[in-house]
Amino acid sequence: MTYSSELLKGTLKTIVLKLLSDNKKMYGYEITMRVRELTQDRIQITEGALYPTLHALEADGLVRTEIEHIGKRMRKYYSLSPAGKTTTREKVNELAAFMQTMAQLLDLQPKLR
Amino acid sequence: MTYSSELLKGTLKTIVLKLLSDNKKMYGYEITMRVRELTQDRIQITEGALYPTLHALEADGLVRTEIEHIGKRMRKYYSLSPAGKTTTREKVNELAAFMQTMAQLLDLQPKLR
DNA sequence: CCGGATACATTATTTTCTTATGTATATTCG
DNA sequence: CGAATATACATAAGAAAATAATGTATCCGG
Repeated sequence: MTYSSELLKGTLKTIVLKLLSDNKKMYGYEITMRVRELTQDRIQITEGALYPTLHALEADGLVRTEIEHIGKRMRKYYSLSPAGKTTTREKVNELAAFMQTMAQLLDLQPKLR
Repeated sequence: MTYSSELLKGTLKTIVLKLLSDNKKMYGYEITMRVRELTQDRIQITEGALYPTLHALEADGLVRTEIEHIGKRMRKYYSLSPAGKTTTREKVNELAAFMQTMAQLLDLQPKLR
């Protein structure tokens, strides 16, 4: 990562959920590429972090999967369950509030509006 | 913590350094109290996290210590070394940039100005 | 036909916390 | 005045969540 990567800890689930809420369905590789794109390569999600996270979200019932076959290669699409939609809103709000608090603590005069 | 605490991961060192840069010298207990105060109890640093962090900062040469005796009780004051001051600026800037990127990614229309 | 991209996945290790515990002194309040 | 709370340091076991490395396999462009 461009950022000393420990900052990303704890935010990955929220990022994934948010992307899914904006895109109906996405597959793992697509998510890593989209994040790089959206952050101008500043945040790069590694596969070792992403796949376990996706599996955990599925185990928690927050996402559903469907497998698609593109030629001989497979793609596992993830989409939000109803519970996942609720959780996404909560997580995004929580992260926004946290960032606001951090910005204030670090004297960064934030305005999330 | 009020926030699901995994969000705090990776930010503790930066918080401590920033406080020391604003206050010349502080001791551990004081830091925990100050953070609670500044964040209206929303961020609560535990001693189990703080003391190892302070020791690590010292081992890295970023802070200096001096012990003071208040009656029979001791206080270990921490203050930034020259290297610590540089690192503080870097870490705070990095965290600010990270938050900006996150806000953008999560569609929060930030303005850190 | 070969290297880079696409696409899934797991494992060992590391980092960074939490929770629990320990020790001790000082203060407040009924 | 004594008990609870606050002050003040510290460490240790365990958990969480990444990283880095590795593995397998297909697809595509030059």
